[in-house]
Amino acid sequence: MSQQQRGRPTGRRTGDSGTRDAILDAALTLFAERGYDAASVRAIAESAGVDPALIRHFFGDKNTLFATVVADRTSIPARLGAALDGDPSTLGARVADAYLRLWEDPQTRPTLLALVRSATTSPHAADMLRDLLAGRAPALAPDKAQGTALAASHLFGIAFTRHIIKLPAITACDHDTLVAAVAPTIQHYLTADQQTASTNAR
Amino acid sequence: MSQQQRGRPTGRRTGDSGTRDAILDAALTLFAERGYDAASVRAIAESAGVDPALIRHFFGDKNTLFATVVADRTSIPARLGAALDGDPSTLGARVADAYLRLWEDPQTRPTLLALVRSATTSPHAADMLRDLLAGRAPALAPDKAQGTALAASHLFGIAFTRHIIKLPAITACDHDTLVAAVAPTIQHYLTADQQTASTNAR
DNA sequence: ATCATAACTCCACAACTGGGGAATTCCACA
DNA sequence: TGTGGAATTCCCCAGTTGTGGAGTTATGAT
Repeated sequence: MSQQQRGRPTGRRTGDSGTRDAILDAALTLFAERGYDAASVRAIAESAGVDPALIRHFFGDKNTLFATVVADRTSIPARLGAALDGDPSTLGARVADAYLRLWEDPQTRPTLLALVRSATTSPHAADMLRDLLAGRAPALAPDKAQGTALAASHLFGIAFTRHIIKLPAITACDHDTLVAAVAPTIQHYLTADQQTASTNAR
Repeated sequence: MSQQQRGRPTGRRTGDSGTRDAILDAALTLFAERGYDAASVRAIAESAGVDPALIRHFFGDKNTLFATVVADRTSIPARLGAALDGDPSTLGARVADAYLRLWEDPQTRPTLLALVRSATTSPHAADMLRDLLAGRAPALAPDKAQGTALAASHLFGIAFTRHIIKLPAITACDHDTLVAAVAPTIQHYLTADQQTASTNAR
């Protein structure tokens, strides 16, 4: 019925209007739920209680909106990096715990979901995910790049079957059980000396 | 310029017109490349050199087109199941090889890609993927459901980072290297006796 | 008091989406 | 020789998409 009030709303100072953040929040949620393509600019705007054109006003582009969302709401590399420091003999457990915990944390899970959902169709998002997965680790141990990648693949696969495919046997157990079940393997991949198949001497 | 010829083309008997298969081929490719939503009926039709309405004529629905594609092109469970039989001491290598080979085979890879790309956004596709991943295995060894699921997650993760994310360290090595690197872990997951964390005695 | 600028809304557009209707042409069988 | 059905086309529709333009109101600095 009644038209929305037009023009700049009263009582908001230049920088602090919460709308920009509201948009980022809504975008994060919708990207997570539907992936990049299916999350429409209009739906994000509506969910943020805002005119679609505002998104263009603030971010210009759907792409840069997505990039901003991922960049702004991501403490992820930091948390992963932190797990790498410490006693090498418990490295596997720490990394597995840190990584899988990111997927349990209601604050970081949407970002990861958004990234994964989008990475499957948008090469741009795939790049971001790759950087995130590769992260600091290879730089720290360039000779163990393959082991690191195997560990990352394993953890990623578990997150995927747990939170996207929802494999019953994986969703059944709780976080700690999962970490404990996987930690030895991760430890092995991260610390084994050889680069190829000669590591069978378990 | 000239309009396409209308009506039934000459020289084709009732059942054998190859167009239906052409549509299925094109659909498989596009679903694999773009996922369910992004692969438009029109694009599939064009890629098959066919009017979009023909798709409706043959399959009625985009959904049943997808279902038909996946159902028709799936020797996958059979091939996976076969790997389970044989010498238990080389089970891990056989399963890893069989599974990862499915992703290298140009005949089966598109199906898997289509399934995975679509599963991230469409719950329906996620169901199909789950059934495929769970497969026969848990029925064979109900007490090792978790280990089986961990193995599946690991292999799935590797396929994902290799063929979708394209992690350099994973795409760098060839199929056999990968299988060899992963087989011991798979073997362990598939044959370990315990269901939880007490398996650390490597 | 003036004025650029930031925050915001409405409208429009061109493209594309999945789906359906109707026409046309041919084949197979009675 | 009819006639029914299969294969194929074109046209249409209502909806949604990302984006751009133009207008409106308040803020903050001058």
